[in-house]
Amino acid sequence: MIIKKKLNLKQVSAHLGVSTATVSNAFNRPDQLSAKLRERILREAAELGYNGPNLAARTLRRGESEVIGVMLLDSLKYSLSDPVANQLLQGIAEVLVSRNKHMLLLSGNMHATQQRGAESLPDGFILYGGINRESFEYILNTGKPVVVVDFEYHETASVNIDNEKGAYTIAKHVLQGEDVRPVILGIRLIESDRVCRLTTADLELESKEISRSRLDGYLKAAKEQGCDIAAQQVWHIPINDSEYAEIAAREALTTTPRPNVLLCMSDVVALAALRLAKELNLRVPEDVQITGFDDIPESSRAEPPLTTICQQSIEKGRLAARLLLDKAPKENVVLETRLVLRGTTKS
Amino acid sequence: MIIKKKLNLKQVSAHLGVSTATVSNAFNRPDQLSAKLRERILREAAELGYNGPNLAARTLRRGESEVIGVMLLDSLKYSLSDPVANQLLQGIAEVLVSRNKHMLLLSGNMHATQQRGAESLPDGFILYGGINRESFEYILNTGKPVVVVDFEYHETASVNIDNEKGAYTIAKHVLQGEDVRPVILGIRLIESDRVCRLTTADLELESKEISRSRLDGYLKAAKEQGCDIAAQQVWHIPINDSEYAEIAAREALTTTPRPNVLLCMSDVVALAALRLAKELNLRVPEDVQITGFDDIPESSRAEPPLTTICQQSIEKGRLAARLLLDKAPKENVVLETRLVLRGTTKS
DNA sequence: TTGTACGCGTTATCAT
DNA sequence: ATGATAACGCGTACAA
Repeated sequence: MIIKKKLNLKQVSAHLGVSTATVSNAFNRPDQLSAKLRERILREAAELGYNGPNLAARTLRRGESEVIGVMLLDSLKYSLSDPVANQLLQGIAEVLVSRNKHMLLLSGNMHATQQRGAESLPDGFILYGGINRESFEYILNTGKPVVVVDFEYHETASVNIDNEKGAYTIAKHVLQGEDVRPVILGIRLIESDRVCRLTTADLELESKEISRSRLDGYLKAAKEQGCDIAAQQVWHIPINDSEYAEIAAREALTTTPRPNVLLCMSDVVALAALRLAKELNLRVPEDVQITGFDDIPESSRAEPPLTTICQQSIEKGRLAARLLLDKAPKENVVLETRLVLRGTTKS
Repeated sequence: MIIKKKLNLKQVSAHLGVSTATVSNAFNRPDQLSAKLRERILREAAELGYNGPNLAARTLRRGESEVIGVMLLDSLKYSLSDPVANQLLQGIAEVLVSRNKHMLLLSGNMHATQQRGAESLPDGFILYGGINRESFEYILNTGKPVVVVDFEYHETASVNIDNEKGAYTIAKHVLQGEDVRPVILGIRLIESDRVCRLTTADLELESKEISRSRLDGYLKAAKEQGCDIAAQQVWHIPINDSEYAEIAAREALTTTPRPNVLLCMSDVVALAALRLAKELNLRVPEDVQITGFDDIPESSRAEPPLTTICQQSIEKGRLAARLLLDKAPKENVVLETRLVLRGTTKS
């Protein structure tokens, strides 16, 4: 006989002829009753169709939900599709699951009023990227543990990489040769939502955005190699997406004189540029060298495989989750990046 | 002045000199009080650092959490990395966000005892793939609305594609020519966790798994074209992953006589096979034709781009979410697939 | 080892 | 239009 209406702990205890406390203990505190009784309770509860304590009630009572909130920049849909965010999520998921935590996805571009208080449930948060100010303060205001990723904030733990150094390293390497004519394909450098080149004034803007750090790294290396890059040689791409990247790459590769080095701020952009270069019958790396940033899985499978900076995105996720669960008060971790030389550069 | 300890609705009402009911109404039922008072309450609450009703308490009281649980086959980490699952999630996320729902990720390979009752929170579930029996019944037992994807279950709504038809269509197309020597690179056809060929006995097994449906489609088309495929020409790959796929592709492409058609059960497998074929200096499609299944984004970017069956994974996700939210009682949707001819087949 | 009873923060009903 | 109050289902101190 199947009872349709969900039952609760109290009803179960009544059925079994024990108290609610005993049933609760059977689920939460094995040491508080005999193993035999515990087993009987669990078994009979299952037979009755009771799945264990209700999470909302338990959370309310204990003040802990075993749920971790992960808030992503932009829309959830976009973040899911972005290879870097995706790898980060993989790392987070791996650790959370191993610790029996659940993962609540929150989108960072919702207005606070729409959040409907979902931030009150999780025991802690991982915030990825430049969450909008409003949501960010919302979360901080909960007073719960927070770890931010790819973002500096002095009051919480964080996981970052040294973007400037990574960009500097790869640019320094590829700009070694004689007669290099580099351009930069950058992401989110200014507020515009269309592909365009920067102006000199744009270059002056101060910002802690990661794309700005990468830009600084490129420019510094270029200066050191004696081939300054003007604002006109820097493209702005509004989002890290193949289609936008292709537009920028096309503009860059069809200007005269044609650049022979493309410094791309992400692998997604670099791979789009690579495809376009081939479409234009340019040889890579002979006619044009291309560098990426991130080292996403697809990069090693391209033809030729992409020279890039490896940032260990999965590891970043793992680390962020561990920092959060181990409540490292406010540790600021900076992961190493690594130059990965493959086929899109001459050396 | 910042108050550290989180406050609750009652404290806020005390601060403001109104009742708890009024504050609650300010958040949930605008029509129950004057606009002026409501505005004052919301503003002052925010100033006090109150973020709105606690989700656990609200859920307990209302019996609704605004959270939707998404349970994925296998480990969460793996599912996130799989392009098809990933696209499905994108579609789900898009719809859920647009309806102000939150998304709780659950992994399908946890033992029920580890679930810690997380299934009691969501208002409904989307189940993807062949969830393990135990978790599946656990979820059904909650009595909450469920939509299953890529999986048939007569008591719930479902979203599926016709796998057999898709496989049949693409096989029929590619096996037209003279002198075709096909092999099948299949996924999860038997229980083994290593790459191997099937035996005749394996072919007999009945199963509702999607890979079995695809196999049936291939075999039917082959038979019709007069080129039967023996069990020895069918490879089993334990998981949909490049590395395993490469092993199978290598075995297949180094047998004599060399097959000239590779029917791959997923694009991930097909793309791995394509890379390997090129590594072996085989021309695609002249020496060997390759077909995929799924149509993941990377497939159109490969060289040559992959001929495959498009199943609209994102749309599947959207549909599943809508079915769930609109509480379509037990609608069983079958989405159309489409043959996408590109460069890895001769026509 | 087991049971009693209170409170976690909220919302809905009913009364004012 | 606003306020008082009783649940929602559970966990735990404390008593037995």
